[in-house]
Amino acid sequence: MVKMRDVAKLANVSVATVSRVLHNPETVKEATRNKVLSVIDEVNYKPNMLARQFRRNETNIILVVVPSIINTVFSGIIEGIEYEAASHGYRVLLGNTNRKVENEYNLVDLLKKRQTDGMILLSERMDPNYIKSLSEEYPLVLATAYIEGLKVPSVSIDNVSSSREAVEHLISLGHREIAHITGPLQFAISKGRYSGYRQALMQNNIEVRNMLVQEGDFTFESGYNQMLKLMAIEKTPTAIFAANDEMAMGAVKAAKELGLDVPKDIAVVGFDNITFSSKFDPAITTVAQPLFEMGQKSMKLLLQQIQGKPILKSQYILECELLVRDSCGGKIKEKVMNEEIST
Amino acid sequence: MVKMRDVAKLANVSVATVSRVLHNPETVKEATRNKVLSVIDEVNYKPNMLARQFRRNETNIILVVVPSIINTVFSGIIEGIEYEAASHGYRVLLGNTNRKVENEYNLVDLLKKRQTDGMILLSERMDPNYIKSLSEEYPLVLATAYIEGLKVPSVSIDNVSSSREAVEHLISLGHREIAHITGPLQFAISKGRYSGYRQALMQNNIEVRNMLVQEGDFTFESGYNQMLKLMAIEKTPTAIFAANDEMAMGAVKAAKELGLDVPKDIAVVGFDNITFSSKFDPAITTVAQPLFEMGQKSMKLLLQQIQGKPILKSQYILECELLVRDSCGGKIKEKVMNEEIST
DNA sequence: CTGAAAGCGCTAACAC
DNA sequence: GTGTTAGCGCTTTCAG
Repeated sequence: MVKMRDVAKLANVSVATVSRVLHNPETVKEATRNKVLSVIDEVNYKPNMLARQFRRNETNIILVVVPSIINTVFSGIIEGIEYEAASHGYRVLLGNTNRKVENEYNLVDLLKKRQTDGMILLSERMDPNYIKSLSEEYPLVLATAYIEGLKVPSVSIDNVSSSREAVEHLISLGHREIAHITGPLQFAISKGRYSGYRQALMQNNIEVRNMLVQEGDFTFESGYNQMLKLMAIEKTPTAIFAANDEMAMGAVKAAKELGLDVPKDIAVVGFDNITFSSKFDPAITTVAQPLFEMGQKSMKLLLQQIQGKPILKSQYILECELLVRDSCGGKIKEKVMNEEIST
Repeated sequence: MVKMRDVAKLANVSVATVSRVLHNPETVKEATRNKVLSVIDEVNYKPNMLARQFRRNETNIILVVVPSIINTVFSGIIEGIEYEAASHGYRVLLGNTNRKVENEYNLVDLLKKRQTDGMILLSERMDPNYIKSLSEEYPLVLATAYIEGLKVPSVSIDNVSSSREAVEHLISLGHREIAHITGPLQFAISKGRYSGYRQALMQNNIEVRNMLVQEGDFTFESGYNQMLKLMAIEKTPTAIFAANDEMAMGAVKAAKELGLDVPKDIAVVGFDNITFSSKFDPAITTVAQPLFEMGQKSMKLLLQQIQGKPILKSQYILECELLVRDSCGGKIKEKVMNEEIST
């Protein structure tokens, strides 16, 4: 392994000069610099980053804590983080928690042991106060989860208003009996989406019927099961708002098995815009989160902290977009109307 | 930041002893060890990993080079890698290439600069000879791509025989006019799957009609487009073998739009068993790769190299499984038969 | 069983 | 502009 000392010797300069050529080339006379550079090239010198990192006490690595990367919501955000990180010379270390909070606590050790310069949490399982105290000591950004009242730099969406918009769309299509399949209600995002649902109904003077709200767990299967349950009650809903796309798809499957047509007999709306929601049959109407941008923004916020720049605004809420597709009938209605006109 | 020196002082021992307690506790007298441990606990000492890594010239980080993590094939493998890595005290650094070969070459620098202890390639874009030479100098494993004749440790599946099995299943269902939508034919996996298709036909004395082979690019849209093309030719196929699930789903969409029923009018088989193939309507018959195991095995192979253990066998080919679901009609036929019997 | 001490390769303050 | 040099915190050899 050729090291800086060797380069220095061959170029007849000191190691300090070699180091300067690498970091502050303008402070070295051109002739010297060229000489050094040519030697570096000649012997194919690669600086030992471990030594540099040790000396400077920085790794240029950031940790991303994620429940599972197979979920395209998370991998979408990670792509944004990766992109922004790479363009600033940072690398992404993946911390998969498999949805276990103890793994999250373990990963924090990487920060404390200085193995990463900062951390982005795509999960909200740890104690908020602990997160808060961590944030005071280390660069940290919370993505996807906005913890009310917690002054930790975060990037999120507004689950409440986005859901409200989705449900209002269903109402505008004439639906009054709208059911909601929620996520696990211990999570803030599930609560937020549930609140949006309630707000939309109340704003439109529609009674919130308890029977029409069923708790799922974000899986396809739970969507399927809760849908069967919803269609078994006396006064069945004409529309379903599921707290994520997987459950929406599960609900569609159940509807089909019950001989119902989606959207003609029952409208379905999801949340997340995962990759396959547009490819599902029918294509799922859903709320699209700006995943890539969320990742980018999170990384930018983290960089500001790492570089010790003042953070003017620490909480960012990015806008979602309601994508009206076939599963809610919004589009089909338009088509029908157009056809009627043209007839 | 409390450091080893501080612990040593408080425990009235030397730094060497503290270090021993951490790495070879059995070489320290129990009383001394307990004293040191209690001080470590008391002052909440966390070793500076950067210093340790520098000193030992190892990072306990491995690099995974991946074209895009949004694809569940890759994220599935990564989960396996992550799992195995974590259980041996290693961490996974993510190198997203966005399908650009220059990013791959850049990432190799991390290895050369000793920022990672090894590398797993989930991509096959670099020059094989370069990969070979890298492999001679650094711990490296090739996953998903098996480069014929290249003696680089690798974990892969047998694309040829797996495809052959899938197509033979279609033949066993009575199909003779079977089309194939390939992946980009510059990739070894696409070629392999194409070969399997040809072999199955030839083995069964079925003519390989050129018109029935169309090149896609692994996207849903290409599956859709190639399907439309295939159904426009004179003697249309009765079954489609797509080189991956996304294209198979695109083909199903096209078939539906043409008013065809899948599988009654046309059978479709895919490859990969991505998360949504079982949730698609109809559920896609596909070849399941053991993704998690591939990741695990790759990591194990890499560890062997890092630890300098002799590698008895360097090329592993894991077995795939044909999952017969609704899209090929295999299951439905059985159902119908049972009903006929019971009637 | 324990301590002293020599570095690992690089950076940066200081001196010239 | 360039060289000298003192560490960064830890591991490990060698001596006792």
